[in-house]
Amino acid sequence: MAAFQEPAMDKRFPQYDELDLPKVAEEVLKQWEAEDTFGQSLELRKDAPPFVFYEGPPSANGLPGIHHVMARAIKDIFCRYQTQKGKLVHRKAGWDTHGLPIELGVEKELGITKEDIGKKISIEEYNAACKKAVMRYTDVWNDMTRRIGFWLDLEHPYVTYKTKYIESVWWLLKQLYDQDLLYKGYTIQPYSPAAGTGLSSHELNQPGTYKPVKDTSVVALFKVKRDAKSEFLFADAFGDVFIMAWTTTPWTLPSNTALTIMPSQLYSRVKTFNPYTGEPQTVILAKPILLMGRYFQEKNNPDFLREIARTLGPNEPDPFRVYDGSGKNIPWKRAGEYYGYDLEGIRYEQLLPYGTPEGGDAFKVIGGDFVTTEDGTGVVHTAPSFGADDMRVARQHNIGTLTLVDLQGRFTKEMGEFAGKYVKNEYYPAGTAPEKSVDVEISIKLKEMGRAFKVEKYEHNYPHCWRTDKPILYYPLDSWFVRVTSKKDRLIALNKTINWKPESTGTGRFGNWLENLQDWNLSRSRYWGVPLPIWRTEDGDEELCIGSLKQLKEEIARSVAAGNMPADPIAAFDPADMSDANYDTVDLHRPYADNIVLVSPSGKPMTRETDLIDVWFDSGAMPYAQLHYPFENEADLKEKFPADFIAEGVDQTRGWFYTLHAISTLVFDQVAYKAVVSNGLVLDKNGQKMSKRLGNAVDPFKTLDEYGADAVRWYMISNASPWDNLKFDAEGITEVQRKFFRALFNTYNFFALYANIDKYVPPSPREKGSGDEGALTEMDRWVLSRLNSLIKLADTNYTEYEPTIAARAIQDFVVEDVSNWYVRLNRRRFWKGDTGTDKSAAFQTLHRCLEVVAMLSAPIAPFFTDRLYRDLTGACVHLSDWPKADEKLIDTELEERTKLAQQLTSLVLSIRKKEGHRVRQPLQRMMVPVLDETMRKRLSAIQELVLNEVNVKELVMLDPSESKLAKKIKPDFKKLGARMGKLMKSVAAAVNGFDQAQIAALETEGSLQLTVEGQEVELLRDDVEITAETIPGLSVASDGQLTVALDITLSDELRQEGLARELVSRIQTLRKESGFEVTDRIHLHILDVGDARLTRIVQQHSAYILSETLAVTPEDQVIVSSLPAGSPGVHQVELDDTLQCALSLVRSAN
RNA sequence: AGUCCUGUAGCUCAGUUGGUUAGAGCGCUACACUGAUAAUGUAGAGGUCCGCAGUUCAAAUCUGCGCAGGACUACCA
Repeated sequence: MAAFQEPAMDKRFPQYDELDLPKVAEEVLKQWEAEDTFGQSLELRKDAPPFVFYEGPPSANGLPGIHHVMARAIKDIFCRYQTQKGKLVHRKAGWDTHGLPIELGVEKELGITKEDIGKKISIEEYNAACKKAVMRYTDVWNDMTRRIGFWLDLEHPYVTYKTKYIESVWWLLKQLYDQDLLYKGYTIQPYSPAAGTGLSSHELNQPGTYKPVKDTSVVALFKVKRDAKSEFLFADAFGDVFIMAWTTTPWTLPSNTALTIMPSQLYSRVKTFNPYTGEPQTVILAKPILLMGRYFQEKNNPDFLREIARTLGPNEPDPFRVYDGSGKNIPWKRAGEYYGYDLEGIRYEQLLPYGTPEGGDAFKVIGGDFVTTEDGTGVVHTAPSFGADDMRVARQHNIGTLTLVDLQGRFTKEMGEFAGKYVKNEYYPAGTAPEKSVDVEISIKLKEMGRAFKVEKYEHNYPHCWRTDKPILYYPLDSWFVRVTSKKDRLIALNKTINWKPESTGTGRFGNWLENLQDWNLSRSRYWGVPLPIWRTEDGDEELCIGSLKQLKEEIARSVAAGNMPADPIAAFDPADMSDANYDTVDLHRPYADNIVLVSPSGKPMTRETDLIDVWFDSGAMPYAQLHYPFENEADLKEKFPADFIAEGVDQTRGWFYTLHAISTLVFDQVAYKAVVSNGLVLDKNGQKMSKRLGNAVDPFKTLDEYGADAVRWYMISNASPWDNLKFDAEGITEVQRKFFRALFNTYNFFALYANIDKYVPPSPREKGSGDEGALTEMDRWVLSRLNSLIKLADTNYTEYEPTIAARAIQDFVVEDVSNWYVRLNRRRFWKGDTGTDKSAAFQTLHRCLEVVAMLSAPIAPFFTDRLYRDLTGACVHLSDWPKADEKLIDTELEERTKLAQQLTSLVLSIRKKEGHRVRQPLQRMMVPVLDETMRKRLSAIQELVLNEVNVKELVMLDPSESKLAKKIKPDFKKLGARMGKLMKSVAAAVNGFDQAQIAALETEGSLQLTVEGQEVELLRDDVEITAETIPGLSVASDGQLTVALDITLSDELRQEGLARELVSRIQTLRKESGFEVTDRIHLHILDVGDARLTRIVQQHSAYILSETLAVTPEDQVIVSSLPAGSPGVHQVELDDTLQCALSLVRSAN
């Protein structure tokens, strides 16, 4: 063992004047880049088992915000941790380059609208502009990524618009196609007739699109056809039988093809009159609606009227017979009730027979889960063409559709007198709208036909096109779908194997989403995206899905041969050549893909379906497409799929998390990721969402400049769990800097200061564990025990994706255990005495603590900890192996008794404060009642420590059984409650009322009989807690079961000793003020002012005073009759209120 | 509208399987300590544990119904 040596350099451990985290980050970053530390970390683990991470591609056409710092920090933490744990962690960057946000940005920039595409600007030019725009901010993103310390392979990102990437996407689509999981069908989409384009949900979610509007609503009457199925409704019939259904869009009534009811709901049959024609009729509606009185008021119920009549007089006429047909106070009468499922399958007459439905049955009552009794009649008028729910339920029941509105928003020619009219008045050019909207006209027509029950204005929110400001329609458009619903069970089953953080996102938000799964609408009528690789003949009878460029090239060759195309547009491409240069000769975007015409098996030309695919499919394809699978790297996929871990914002739950899961389940029947962390939002400090509009967005670069990435990351992680929303407050970062980083920094600086002075050399790794274990003190072993417990705790929590718990534990350890306890109580060992084994043990212990803390914190604060670790060991922390907890060093008993010492110390200091005795004044005695043997043992072990810390001479243990301590008794509710049950309250009251004699009796007897509420109960010693409360005549404090008494009488000796300490304290302060180094020796002289107290103090304690202040003055020369006049080393000091003196201190020559 | 998250001191957050004095840090006030410390110690002020109802001997904790903030999905007669 050679702990103290001449080092090669002057100062082995660098010391710093101040903590500048941004500067540290900058310097360390340069070092990483110079040394390619990231590359080294991969090289180091190149043969290690992989830990697979996927980077969710951000869209690089927007600037990064502070929330991206959060998301990227989380990703980085677990990748670094796993690297330290010995795994190989590849992290490939990626960019999401397609989609609407990019198109919108480009349109804004070029000052064009969607309609201009293909007219003012060619698709080719448009897409070129998108391609250029999309990587605009990559530099800014890369810069932020580097600055926050996120290790990511930015040199070789996957980019979704690259031909190789698209080829993999096509391959995946082909896999789906071959499994019959891709189909074309109608879907109801938000559509703006004014703009002539479908709208995405993104567009629909623009602010201000939903506006309150007043529409004409109608309760229409659908006439039931009388047949075997409906016969029961005609028993005792009163006129025709109708089903009532409500709509706020009367223009959809001609396109009605079904009525939807709730199968489990009760429906009532009601006899009444038509309000507009006065004809007798029988109607059907949901029973709760009837009872609500929305359409039928109780006062018009004949049963009720007759009842009143009876009380008034005998010969009142039957109101049902004498109804005047005025439409007011229409009598009605209940005539039976049925469940919804009794009504299912009943047929009715078409309400407005303008058109004939296609593709299935029609005019039938069906069951659906979306029907409520909130609005309307409990029966939903179902027009599959104009409602998503309608379409879905119609499909389930094989109901046909009727679309009597064209793409301009006008009624079609079948619509007779309505043909050519716009269904919404807003669609007419300004000033040309008719007085009566078609909604009103249809209502009037229904009234005249006797098919209306009620017509009124209804105010509700309705979406508007954000560009034209006119109401949108829901309209059926041709779309391609992925049949995810056919694999629903598999999706759900596989999801259950995923480790979601937090769990509720997986079971709740994501689980529910899967339970209510709809087929995935892949189609987008856009320009900048992956084209759908499906070619069709004009009649749609023959189609071909292309799954590779090779296949495409072959088909092109056939087509050229058949004379459909003059030449092969990708002639330069060689399918066997995987070079980028080769792939760069091909562009699969529009319009190039559209220009390719293939030939069908029967020889007909086939053109591409013009749709693009949903950009979410691009990102969900990244596990495969980033490798250009299966065309390259086929073997790699085994190692790089599925991911062990991914992380993104919770807003990706139904976005990227879903598309990854869906594609991997459908194509590979596997999960795409084993664990996923979904982080919450970053809000401003008031809990408001950050937005440019509100001006409360935080600039990530400014924040990093000001505080450094380490503090920002530590703050974000330690403040709240990643999945909780973070209220971002810069004050919090300052606090983290002050508390955690400064404590760590100061502790290191303290270590470096004395380690350099003593030329301490830490043991090499090989020597570790064979060094100075024998010389370790109680406190060394304590802090090492805490340290090893911390290693275990941090390890578990990083493994379980709980970084917040790890960060908080590390922070507590550094601030409380190391800085405020271990270093404070042990500092003398570092600067006092010889360089012996005790000192070496202290250095070794502190060194170990700092080194391990650096390793445990490295995932979260990568820059500062690397600097710290390098300063301590010369190596890079990110290339280090995660420390192993040494169970042998974990001593819970030791941790317990140290806790007792800390409590005792705190109590004594509290008494000192109360009594006005500063800690420098020694006191004679403290007394502690001992509750049991364990406590006695603990006290003996820690008494030195406590006495030192609180400056008391002796600790007396009091045996509670023989002492005259006053006791306090408290029931143990948990134990007693279980036994006593209802008597608990009375028993507690009785116990709290015990006097000292009763307590003593219980203690000696072990049990006590009580009579409570007339019942005999037995109280056991274990049912209560008995504590010593006061010690008569002494100053006392207590905390829980622990009580301390302090003897505060001061003898002359104690007083003198106190003054000696005061003197030392003054001299130390002067040393510091004079700018002396801690190692400087001094000459100390004290002027004899003739006060006997002073001379006695100096005589009695001179050895102590001299050694504490590093004075080299001989003991008998301290007191002098005169000080050198005018010397800069002369000072007046005050020891207490009555004692003053003058002294001089001068730096000694050696 | 549905699903999910959050609601505890002025602020940021802990709070075990329900157990009676609900905690910590920051901030504030006062005092002390300081030869590593813009540190620390002690004390004080500060609470309708979002509300209501229920289960229970006992609810911050469990259940139900609401309220507020947030997220996502949907927008439906």
